[in-house]
Amino acid sequence: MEYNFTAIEKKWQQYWEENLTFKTPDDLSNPNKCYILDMFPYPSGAGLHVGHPEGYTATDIYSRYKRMKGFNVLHPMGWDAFGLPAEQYAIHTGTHPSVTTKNNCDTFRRQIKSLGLSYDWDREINTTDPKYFKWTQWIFIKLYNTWFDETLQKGRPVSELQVPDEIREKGDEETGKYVDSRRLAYYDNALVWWCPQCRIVCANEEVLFDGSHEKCGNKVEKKNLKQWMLRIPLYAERLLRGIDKLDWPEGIKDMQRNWIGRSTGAEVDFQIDGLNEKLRVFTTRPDTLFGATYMVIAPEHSLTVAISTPEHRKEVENYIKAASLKSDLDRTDLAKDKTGVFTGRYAINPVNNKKIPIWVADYVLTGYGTGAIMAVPAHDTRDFEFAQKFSLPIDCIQDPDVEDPQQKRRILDGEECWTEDGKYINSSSEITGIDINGLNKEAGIAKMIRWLESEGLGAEKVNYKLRDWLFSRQRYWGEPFPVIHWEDGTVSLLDEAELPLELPLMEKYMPGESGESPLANATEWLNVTDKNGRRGRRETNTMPQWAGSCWYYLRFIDPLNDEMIFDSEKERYWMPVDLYIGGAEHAVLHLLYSRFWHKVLYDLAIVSTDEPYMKLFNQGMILAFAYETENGAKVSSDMVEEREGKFYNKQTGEELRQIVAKMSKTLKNVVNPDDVTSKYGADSLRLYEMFMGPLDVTKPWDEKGVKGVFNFLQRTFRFFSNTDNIITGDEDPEILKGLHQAIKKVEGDIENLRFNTAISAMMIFLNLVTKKGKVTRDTVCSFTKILAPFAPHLAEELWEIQGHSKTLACEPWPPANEEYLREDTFEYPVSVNGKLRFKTELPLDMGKEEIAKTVLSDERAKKWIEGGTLANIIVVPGKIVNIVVKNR
RNA sequence: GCCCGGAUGGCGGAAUUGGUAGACGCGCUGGUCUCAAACACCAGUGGUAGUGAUACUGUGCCGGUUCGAUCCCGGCUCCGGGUACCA
Repeated sequence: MEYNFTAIEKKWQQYWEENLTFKTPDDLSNPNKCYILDMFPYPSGAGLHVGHPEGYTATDIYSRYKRMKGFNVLHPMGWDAFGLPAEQYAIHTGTHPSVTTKNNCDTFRRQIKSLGLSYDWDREINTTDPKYFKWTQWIFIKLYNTWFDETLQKGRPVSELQVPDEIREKGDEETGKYVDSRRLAYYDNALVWWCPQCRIVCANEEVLFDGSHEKCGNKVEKKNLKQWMLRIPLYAERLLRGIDKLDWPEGIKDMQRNWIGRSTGAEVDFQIDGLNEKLRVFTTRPDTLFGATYMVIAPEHSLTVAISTPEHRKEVENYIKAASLKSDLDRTDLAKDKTGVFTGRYAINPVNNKKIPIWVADYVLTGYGTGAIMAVPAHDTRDFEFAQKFSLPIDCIQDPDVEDPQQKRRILDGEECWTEDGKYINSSSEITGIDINGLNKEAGIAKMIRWLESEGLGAEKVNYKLRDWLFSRQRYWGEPFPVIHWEDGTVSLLDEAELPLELPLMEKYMPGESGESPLANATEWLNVTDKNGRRGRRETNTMPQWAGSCWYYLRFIDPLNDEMIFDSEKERYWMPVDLYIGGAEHAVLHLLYSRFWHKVLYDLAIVSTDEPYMKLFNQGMILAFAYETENGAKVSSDMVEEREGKFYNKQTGEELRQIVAKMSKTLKNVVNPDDVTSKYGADSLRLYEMFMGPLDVTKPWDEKGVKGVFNFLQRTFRFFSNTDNIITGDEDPEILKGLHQAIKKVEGDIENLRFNTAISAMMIFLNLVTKKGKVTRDTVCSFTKILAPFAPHLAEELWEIQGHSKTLACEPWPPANEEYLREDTFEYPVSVNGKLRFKTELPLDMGKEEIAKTVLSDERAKKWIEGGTLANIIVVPGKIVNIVVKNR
């Protein structure tokens, strides 16, 4: 019988759909549940590319396997469908983004369904659906109405916030301000990146290092706008500590830790000479206070202008202006010289009362610490560079632990920077009484902090890199904020009953020049009046794309619930997500934001787990071959021809080099899954995606490889669908052994997401049975079952050919029987001085000494010992024998 | 610069982390089938030398630990990814 994959795949996809094979029952009685989730896609106009099915196939194999293992599996799919492309398309064509979005979703759904993925389509969600974003808005209201109790390290309703009496006495306005200052969501002026081309504000994360906008590539500028912000840093400690217990790749955990960026140190106050002001700094090295020879204040610091002396003020102001035009890269590029100007002002170093100059320099950032530093050039490379450039004193206060006397001399003379440990020198003062001379770094830090605290000059302090999350966009195609700004200056949020607040229909989607979103033009929608005639205006910002993806895994649990965000009982049953697979590009932002929301919901007792995703796995990127000339010029793939394993430019005949690159339109090396499916079938596509290599590495797509797995499936079908090959009676022991080896290998590999080697194990088994020629029906059925998660259409067909009338999707996974795997003998590799010389088969229960005796009496061993002395023989039972011969 | 990965045949990759390097697949070579080609099937395939058994060599480079190193340690080179002076 020929392998007609088109007919087979169509038939079974239809069967699964009609029989609701993969509908997840709301049966919460099965104690074994498994929630297997893909990062849901943004449905772009380009359709699916071969990178998508990589993760989807992996989770599908895992899901099908877990079902066969008796688990109640939740495996849903949906669309993260808000986003800029649909909006920009709307600007150009007037087509409403919902139309574009619907079309794109339809394409994605069709393409995904054609791969035979076992999603429960009844749970499909779409972030742009008002029934969905009603609850995104609902969560925003929760965030707004929550404050963070530092003592309990827990988010609590603002109704439980104790307003201090002295503030309450000042009246409602001050009380309101106090409460607002504690809410997790707040509305404030923020200096944000503005893209004049897109007319939108970009998050810091969206601005590329060269100061251009990630989406359009144009230069961005800074602009002050009213923005919604979320106080994620309050959860920094919880987010950091939570990482430890997660089963995530260590690299991703590191990235999250680095992003949160916890550092411990001290805040120290420096009195400003001649002014009744103090300059507070954060330092991780309070022990080096004696080496502080100057201070640096950030250009944006509120005191910068104020402390500058009249003769320096002009210069400082010019410097501030210049710094504000720089992108972060310009300020931080290591290749560039450090810049800065003197403020004319001095501060008093609290450890010795010495006067040190205060400079303003843009290598100090406002967003981190206090926006000012004490500079210790002898022991900090950045300060060292700056001090050298501006000839500021460099006082070494640590005797370096170095051997080289010349280097030691240079360091002590302040000609070289020393950032490692060493014993303190020149670190005492009779005036203030502090002395840390002779201590090392750890003891020095501890003693200095104790002293600062006792003198009231500073305190131990933990600092985080993590910043407030800018949570609004000047866009149309996003979730509207359920917020009204009233003419009296107050802000109110909609009642839950008024949700969802839908987007108004519009004719033009152009944003306003001033930085307002297109919603500012939707006058009817925009203006509201309350029952007392007070007029107000709706919030025109919309939420960022992160909003919908922050909590979608929760909605899959109960996607059609109109009464509640989800049913709590179902949430307790399904959460947390057991396996989450997606691209590493979301390693930090999506996963961190999502964890943040989840923790808030946990604190409010809306969810039952403290973390959303237990096990995370990142699939690697799929690249494609591309071609370049000898000097590196890229050549579009349709211009290339292959002759005898070499590549040539069709037109010029020039020989080209094959390289591996990201798929891109310009290189014309994008692979469309539809083309692969029509040529080889969905099962082949699935199998190849998994066979290419380990799931987590980047790897190049090679159509020849698809052919390889196609051949395997074709041979599988031909052999097992041929009834002449099926016999009755006892199975050949060798086949039985091969089968159970395969079962064991495939099972272990699926559990560890090592699909490439699982497939190779099945190939080995097929090679064995085709050589043998005949198998029993039991063997066919067992093999069909282990193949099923990988090539489900083919497996269903073979299952039916064996006379079954129902799907194998819920058949039990065949157990690997160790009895068939047991070996009595082992072919010992015998090496001499570590080099393999020959092999000899010996019983596995033979003792070490007997093995040694037998091996040494072997003629081949004698040959290698001859002419030398036998020094030792190492026997590792079941592994290897090594003969050590000397003087040979 | 810093952090995290990685480097294994002509190619994608195996080796259940100290114990037979190169599983499986692609490609290539030879053969069977065919008028012929494609498909399919069978055999071979790291390199060098040899008809051959076999020997030497071989996991980016240099060194070390070990009976034994792709795996551990020290020092480099190159390639990916992340990050941007975080005090």
